[in-house]
Amino acid sequence: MPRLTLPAPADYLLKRDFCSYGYFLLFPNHWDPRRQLFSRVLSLSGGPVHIEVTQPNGRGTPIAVQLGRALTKAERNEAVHQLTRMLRLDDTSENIRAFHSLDPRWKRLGRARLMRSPTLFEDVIKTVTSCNVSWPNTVNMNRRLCETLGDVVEGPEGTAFSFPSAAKIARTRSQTLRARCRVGYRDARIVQLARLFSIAPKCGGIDQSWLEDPATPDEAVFEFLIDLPGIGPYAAANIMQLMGRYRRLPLDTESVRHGRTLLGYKGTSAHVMKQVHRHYAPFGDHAFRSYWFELWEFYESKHGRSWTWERDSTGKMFTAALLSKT
DNA sequence: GGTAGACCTGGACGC
DNA sequence: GCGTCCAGGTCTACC
Repeated sequence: MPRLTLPAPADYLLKRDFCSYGYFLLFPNHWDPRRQLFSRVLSLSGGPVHIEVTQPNGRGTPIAVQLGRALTKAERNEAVHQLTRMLRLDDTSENIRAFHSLDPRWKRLGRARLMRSPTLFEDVIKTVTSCNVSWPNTVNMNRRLCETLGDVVEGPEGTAFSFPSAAKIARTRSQTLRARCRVGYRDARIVQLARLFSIAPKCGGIDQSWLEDPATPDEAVFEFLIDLPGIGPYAAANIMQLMGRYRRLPLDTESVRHGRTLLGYKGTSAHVMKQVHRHYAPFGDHAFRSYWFELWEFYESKHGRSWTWERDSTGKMFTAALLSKT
């Protein structure tokens, strides 16, 4: 079986750093808690490939990737690029030290990295499918998007699907998305986003290199994102944290619950949100990481360490009704 | 600039 | 098992 090996930073721990953000539970990602193995289908220029990712020798040792088929040199580079993005292997130790010096609570556990998708497009669509719905519904939308529009691959444990490409969704009728993927009123917005991602910047498409360039100011990125269909202030801030821009907080009803129950703030939702913003402002460029790891610790206090969670049974763990029972 | 209401799905609840 | 209510962020119309 073809393999790929990725060097890991000295502090990298796959189970902790991969199971660090809710998207690790969304299709086509699959974390196997028993084998401590992450698998999914990656979309490469030569077609889809099923991968299995482990860190056999633990913290700081290389990441082993089992490939479902042989890759060309160009495809290997693409796979490395996508996995590096996804696992945040490129988050520098200076950056992580800066976070830990601002918020030392997470130094002992080594928490700093937040997993994300192999592409910005997948992160954007996952964010849209997480707005204005309960978590189990988000899980279903992503599963149906993959099963309906993704490329099919035979993996070691049966049929697996890729996340659909922007080009594929751009060619799909919005009614199909609504009827078969159950995305509701998000249908046309998802198709519009896919079109913007699948055409060249000079033809009116999204200039991803400008958007992901660290030199582009936060404010410019935010203004650009909230002009996109289906993207409001919450979604834009969430996409920004997925891009590694942690200063702006994506606050939602879950943040209000956190502000009330754990931080002790009182008053209207709008008032609590303002207090939460103020609470994390001292963490500056790392505000979201401080906020998120507090939330994550709360979830783990209820359900055990995230790397023990099963994708197919965690949906109901994150309903508002259950989370409000502190 | 601020606010009300529609959008759509699925879970919770009452019967 | 069925019907009703409600949660959730974005968008538009309106003031």
